[in-house]
Amino acid sequence: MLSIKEITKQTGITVRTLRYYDEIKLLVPAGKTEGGHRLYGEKELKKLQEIQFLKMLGFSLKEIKEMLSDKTRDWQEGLQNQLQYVIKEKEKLAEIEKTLIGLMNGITIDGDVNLSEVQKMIHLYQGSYEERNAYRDQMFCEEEKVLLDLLPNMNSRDSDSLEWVLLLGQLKQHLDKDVTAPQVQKIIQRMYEKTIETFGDNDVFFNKLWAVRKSPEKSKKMGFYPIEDEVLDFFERAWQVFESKQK
Amino acid sequence: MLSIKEITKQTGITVRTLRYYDEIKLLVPAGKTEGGHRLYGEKELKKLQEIQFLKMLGFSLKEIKEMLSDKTRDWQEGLQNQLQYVIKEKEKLAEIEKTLIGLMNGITIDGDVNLSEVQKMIHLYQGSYEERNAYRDQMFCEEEKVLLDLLPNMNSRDSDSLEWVLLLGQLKQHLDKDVTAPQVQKIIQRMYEKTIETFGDNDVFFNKLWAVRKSPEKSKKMGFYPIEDEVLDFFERAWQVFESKQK
DNA sequence: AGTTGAAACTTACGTAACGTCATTTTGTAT
DNA sequence: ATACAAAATGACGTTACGTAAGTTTCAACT
Repeated sequence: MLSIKEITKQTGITVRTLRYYDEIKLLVPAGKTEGGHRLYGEKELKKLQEIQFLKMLGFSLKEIKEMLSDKTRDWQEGLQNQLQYVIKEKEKLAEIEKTLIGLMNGITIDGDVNLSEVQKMIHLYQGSYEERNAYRDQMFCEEEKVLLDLLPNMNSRDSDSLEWVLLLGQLKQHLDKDVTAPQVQKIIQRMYEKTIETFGDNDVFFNKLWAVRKSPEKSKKMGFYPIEDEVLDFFERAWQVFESKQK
Repeated sequence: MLSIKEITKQTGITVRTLRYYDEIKLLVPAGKTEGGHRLYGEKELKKLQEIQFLKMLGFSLKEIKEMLSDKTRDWQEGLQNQLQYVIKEKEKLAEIEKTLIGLMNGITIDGDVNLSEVQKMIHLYQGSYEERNAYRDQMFCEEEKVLLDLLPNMNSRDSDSLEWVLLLGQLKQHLDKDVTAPQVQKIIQRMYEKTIETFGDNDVFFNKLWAVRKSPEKSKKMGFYPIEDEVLDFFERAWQVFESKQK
């Protein structure tokens, strides 16, 4: 029989954690001394290491408890779910990363964070929240439905759209400059990369999207945030410059 | 002045959350009715959206509070830190993802999870935890020191090493089969990919590493988990088959 | 056997960011 | 004045432990 100290030495797990596992009955000691000190056997040590392993994979203690108690359980399913979760989290983090980088670029270019502009965009972008759900699922022509299906993430407020908002906000900063200015083109380039990521090489959908956006009523109907004509025109001109330079 | 309901409609933030923000003084309403109902102004709405934005980037409420209160604060630093954090988390998740995929492959190949073997490896791999720290920082020849510096993640128990353990565990399952068996070669391929990731194209370090591992005393001295000669030999033979097929 | 210091024990609060009741007040329309 | 929605407060629940505070047990030494 191994004392609790022995276990901590061999696993690096703290005493508190072991007591906690005992408390939630995840890992109950094999026995106790008459004084109440916990005693663990080899079997418990093994189980503890299984717990450690599963924890590293990101499972919760509750899940681990179920997995280890129910021997007939379908592991495949649990692993599959966990994998899906991990992949999603990774993507979210990737978007956040890009947004952060974008923000930092914005700072270094402009010398200022300019949260107010950015969040004004977000405000517009989020729309009235209730109106949006009211419009959804009704009154769309087929073509628009296709667009909506292809772009589920463009009109929900997730971290992916965040960068679009940010980029447009940054673009808005440079309306007074020339569309060929390096700061402007840098932003456009990022936008270009992002469309590639989203739509792949072909830009059919992208063009359609912008066509819809340019029609104010449709834009509103589809739940997109309105973009001022100024910005739209500026963007188009800058985009054309960028495209011509690509060739 | 806007009622709390108005705010939830425009932002999608729940009443409870607004009350919580009031409680922790992150966002205090502009005023109250005589009856105690919260009233918000445009300024508060704006701040709330800033909070939302920062939250999407993964900042904690405490951090956001500081960022928004201290206008002179150096945002660059906070963003930089957050970026570092996000990148690390992403890497961790990537490792977990690979391990999960490895596990699932193991299942589909063997039809069994075989946690016992895996965790036996982990047990060995983790060693006695204290012994490890005792040996570290003393009694290494220069060459070994270089190796240790290049492989900080190989002898600490992080999720990266997890897959190595896993792969070796899987390999051990197939000791009875031929080294050219597709299951074996599949494992070897994953190992190959992983060495590329870790060491780049050149395999000098990798060979040295295995040289060290093949010497039992050195292996123990450097804190690596011991690998049975059986497994080592099997691995080497399988590796050679794989390499020859590459050309 | 008695003492003592280390180790283990229990109890309980703290963490982050709210969700979810339960209960009571306030606002507003009729 | 009354009814009903909406807002208020209070308190507990959630995760996986960390961190005291105060008490008891263990093992060794005299």
